[in-house]
Amino acid sequence: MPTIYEVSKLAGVSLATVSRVMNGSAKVSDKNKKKVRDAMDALGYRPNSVAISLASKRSNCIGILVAELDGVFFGSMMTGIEKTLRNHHKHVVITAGHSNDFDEREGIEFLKSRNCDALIIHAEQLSDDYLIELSKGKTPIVVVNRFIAAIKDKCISLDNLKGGYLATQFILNKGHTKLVNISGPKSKNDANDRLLGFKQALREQGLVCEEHQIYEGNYLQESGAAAIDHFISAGIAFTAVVCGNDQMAIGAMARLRVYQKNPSEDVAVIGFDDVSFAACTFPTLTTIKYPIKEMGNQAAKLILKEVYNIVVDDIRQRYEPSLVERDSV
Amino acid sequence: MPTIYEVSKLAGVSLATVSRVMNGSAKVSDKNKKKVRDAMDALGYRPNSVAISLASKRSNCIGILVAELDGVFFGSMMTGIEKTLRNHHKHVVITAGHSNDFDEREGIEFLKSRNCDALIIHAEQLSDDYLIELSKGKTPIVVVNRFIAAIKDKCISLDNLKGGYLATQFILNKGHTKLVNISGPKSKNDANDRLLGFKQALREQGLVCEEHQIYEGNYLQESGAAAIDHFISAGIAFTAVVCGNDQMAIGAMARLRVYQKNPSEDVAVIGFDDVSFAACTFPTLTTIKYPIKEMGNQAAKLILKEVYNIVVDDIRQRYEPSLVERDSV
DNA sequence: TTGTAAGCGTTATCAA
DNA sequence: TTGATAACGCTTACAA
Repeated sequence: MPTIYEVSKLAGVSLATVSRVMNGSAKVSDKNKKKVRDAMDALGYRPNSVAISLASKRSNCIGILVAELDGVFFGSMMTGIEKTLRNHHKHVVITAGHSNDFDEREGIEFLKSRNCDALIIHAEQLSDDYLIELSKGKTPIVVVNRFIAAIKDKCISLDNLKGGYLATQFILNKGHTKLVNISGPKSKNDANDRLLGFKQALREQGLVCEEHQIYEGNYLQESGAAAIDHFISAGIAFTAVVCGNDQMAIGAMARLRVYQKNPSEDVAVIGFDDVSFAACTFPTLTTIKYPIKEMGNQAAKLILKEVYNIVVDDIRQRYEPSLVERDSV
Repeated sequence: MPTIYEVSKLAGVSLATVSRVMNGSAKVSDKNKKKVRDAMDALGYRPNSVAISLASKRSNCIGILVAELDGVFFGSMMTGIEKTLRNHHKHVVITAGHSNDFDEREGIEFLKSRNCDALIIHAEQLSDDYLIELSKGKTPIVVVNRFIAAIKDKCISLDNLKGGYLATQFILNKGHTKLVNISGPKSKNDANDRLLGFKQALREQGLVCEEHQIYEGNYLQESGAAAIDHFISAGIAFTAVVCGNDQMAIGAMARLRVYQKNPSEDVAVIGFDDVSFAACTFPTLTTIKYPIKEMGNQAAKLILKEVYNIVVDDIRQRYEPSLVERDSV
């Protein structure tokens, strides 16, 4: 790998001049510019971005922390972010937090030590306080899927509680009274908020929410199925199931059939997120839209603006969930 | 951010000694070791991995190139890789190639310039020749989902042709004779191989494969649906549809219902990949198992062994597809 | 076992 | 507009 030094030698100019033509940071005579360019071509020169990063303290990299690398939800988010950033020649380095405190912290340390210019964080376990503290550090952050008042201008969030409320209200309006809830893990904020919305809707309808109506799943398909097993074996009667996310809803629908109950006809099912295949299930899934891709896009724009001073159009930081009506209710 | 220099000062030892305790590269007296550790704690020292990377020419980072960041298939692959690597304290930097030559090349350049110790590549457009050339460079590579004879010990692949063959044969054995095929994009090797398998199975059965039996999709759900629209509006009769992947199969099943055709009962549908939600569709999807997560795992092991000289158990480089029988056929 | 000092490939600050 | 030269934060001979 040729270095800037060899380029300068071949071009017959100084290191500084080569550096200048690389990043147009100052005027260089056309003559020299051409000499340098030619030398670069001749040598097949590629800048070493590690060295650039060390010297300039800028990496043009944005670190992303997600819970999992698979999962349609995070996939959408990463895509939204990467697309926007790439348009401005910024790159993305992704790390998985596996929904546990240790990996999330370690992931963030890694990203920081990698000299990332900024971080986009979708943390599951990190406390608000930790995030607030982190935001005071020298690496700018953007928090997705959580609203923290103290750093609200660094948050891109959705009102999960309202989403849970909307879903439940829709079910109630259809005349259902025996609802069960397959919730996400209690350790996750969004799951709790969605559940809170569920309870609130019931309360407003004069219904009480008993603990046995709630099953704590893990956001994966299997736990949607397990929840159905649980409710049925426990002899809990229900005509509608409100799910913490689409994946669990899909698992639940599949398992309902095993018990000869048809989703939609016998039991209404509603999901959350509106992931891409929600429109392709049978029956197609009624759900709450979580515009995560768009939110990823906004997170990226926020960074473009704050960190790189790039002019972007208005940034939206707070999103409202909305109902997507299909056939499963 | 404190540097190694400040640590050495506070601990009253040299830079070299601090460096030695950081990476246990040589003997350091217990006394000094403790002094250094204490100093690090007191300062909250964090090594700067960019500097480490520049000085040591090792980054402990493995670059991954995938087509898309979303998509269950790539998600599984990334997860398989990351899990294995992380166990050995290696990190992953991911970039998307968007299935086009330019982005794929640029992604690889980026990863190389980022000082990645090795690359795991799931390329769609890059030619075999390019990959062979790349493999001669100083950054080791592993190619997933493609078998290139010239660099076969760097490939982790699946016999896609055989998979297409198996799927088709299974359908034929059920007595179907009017098949259509929803293929992946012609520009992708795996799609072509699967289609070749389809044709071969037909041929062996004495059936001819006409061009109009084949629809070229893009591996997304929508194109599975579009394919059904196409076949039906073109008046092509069929009782079975062989799909290039699960997503298109799911899109196709959903669309079939629009035409009052029930998947499985009226029309058999078979997918490819066995992604996680294939077991949760209705009817559940019969498909070909593509053990991509496991293959990602093997790719990671290959790198652990070749690049870091870590002892791993046997590495499997060639995989055979297998049929997963469910309800859609 | 420890320390000195020369890199690693850039950027950035001064002078010229 | 150009060129020396000192950072950037760490590793690694080589010496002691």
